[in-house]
Amino acid sequence: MSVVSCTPSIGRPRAFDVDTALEKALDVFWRKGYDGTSLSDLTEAMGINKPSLYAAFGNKEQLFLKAIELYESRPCSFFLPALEKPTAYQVAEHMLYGAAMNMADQAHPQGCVVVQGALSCSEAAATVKEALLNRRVEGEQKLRARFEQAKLDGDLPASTDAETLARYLGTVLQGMAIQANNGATSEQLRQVAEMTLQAFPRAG
Amino acid sequence: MSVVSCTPSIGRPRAFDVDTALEKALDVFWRKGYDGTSLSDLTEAMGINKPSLYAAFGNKEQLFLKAIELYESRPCSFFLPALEKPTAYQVAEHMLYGAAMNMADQAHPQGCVVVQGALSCSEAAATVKEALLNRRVEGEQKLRARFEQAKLDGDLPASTDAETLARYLGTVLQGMAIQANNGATSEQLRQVAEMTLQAFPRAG
DNA sequence: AGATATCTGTACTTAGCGGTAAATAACCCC
DNA sequence: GGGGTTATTTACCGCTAAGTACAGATATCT
Repeated sequence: MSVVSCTPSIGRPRAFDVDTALEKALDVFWRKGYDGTSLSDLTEAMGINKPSLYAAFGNKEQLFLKAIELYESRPCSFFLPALEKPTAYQVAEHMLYGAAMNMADQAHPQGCVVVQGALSCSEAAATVKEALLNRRVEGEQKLRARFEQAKLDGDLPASTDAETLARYLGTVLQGMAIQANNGATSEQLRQVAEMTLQAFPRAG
Repeated sequence: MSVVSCTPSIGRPRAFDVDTALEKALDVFWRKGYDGTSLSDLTEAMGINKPSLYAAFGNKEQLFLKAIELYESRPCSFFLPALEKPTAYQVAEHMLYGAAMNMADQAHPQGCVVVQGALSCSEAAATVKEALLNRRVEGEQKLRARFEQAKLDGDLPASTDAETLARYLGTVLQGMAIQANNGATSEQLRQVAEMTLQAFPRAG
């Protein structure tokens, strides 16, 4: 299923692939942030003209939001798959090592576009800033719910504060995004992940 | 000592206080980031006109860099004072609790301007992005040096990897900046700090 | 007081921004 | 092949961006 609308069969066909163009847009937003990205940056990277961009994606804001959707649904995404692991510890483990691998991967910009796409921004970017903020908070809520379940499953002590544990993990993951921006390698991030797991409550 | 140049005695005197204006500029940059801040935002907040801004601070870029200098030299800054604590554990403790207190403080924008001022940005902001990146990396190097010293002092096990420990602490601190942006309270950040310290090697 | 030096306010420049109108080109269906 | 529909191209819109020229205002120095 494509993230964007499907092409109709009548009329002149698109000369570009919508999903490929969206990938390019994501790459630019990821590197430059919402405010730092101009429409010229986008059209150049996407290989299309402005009217094509507007016809296919609405406007800059909607293009950004669609790029974020794509980002989160990509096969190399690690967050949701990690939630499926059988124990809380393994969830944390896979999430941290996945982040270490992914965020410093040279195949794409470093860090996490959900963190750095519109952290501090103009009023014009208020909508996308809030959208990203919601995604971050929702991610932590999912983590928390997963840890609550783990308490019921017995693979976390009943005394565990699931909310704080989720926030701690979220903090480290978001910090790793900054570290990747700082130029940290996957191996260096892996060591941070290892250390983080030392503060993680084991099955009890 | 003022962060900016001193006023000459001859000629018409300035009608505004340079340091107060710089505080206002810092506040705007902190909330909106470098790319998200316009000169109109700045002059409005600072209560001066553009020619006065340019005469006093050079240009937008130099104004930003001076605002960062001010940010780091402010009395409520917690990083450097924490480095002076007698043991590695106390250094980490003061830094984490200081960050928890400071980053969610409602008296100023949330988070840390060194983290969020120009994380992802346009090419026009490349200089300030690099300046902030250098500050983050230098901060971690100072932490690392402090932990190396702690190993000599015997308050960290000789087997400790000071570099990784510094990076772990830096990761959590930077993550806390994002958390503060997410709306986390000082109390919530304090709990994260507490948890972080559990992974911290005790005197051995 | 006059000369000199600096600051202030208004008005301006140039360039780029996000977004769009209108003409043309390429496709499907009949 | 013609009509209907959609995409592409080019050129443009109004607006705001960062930065500045210049004239007038206000201080010190002699």
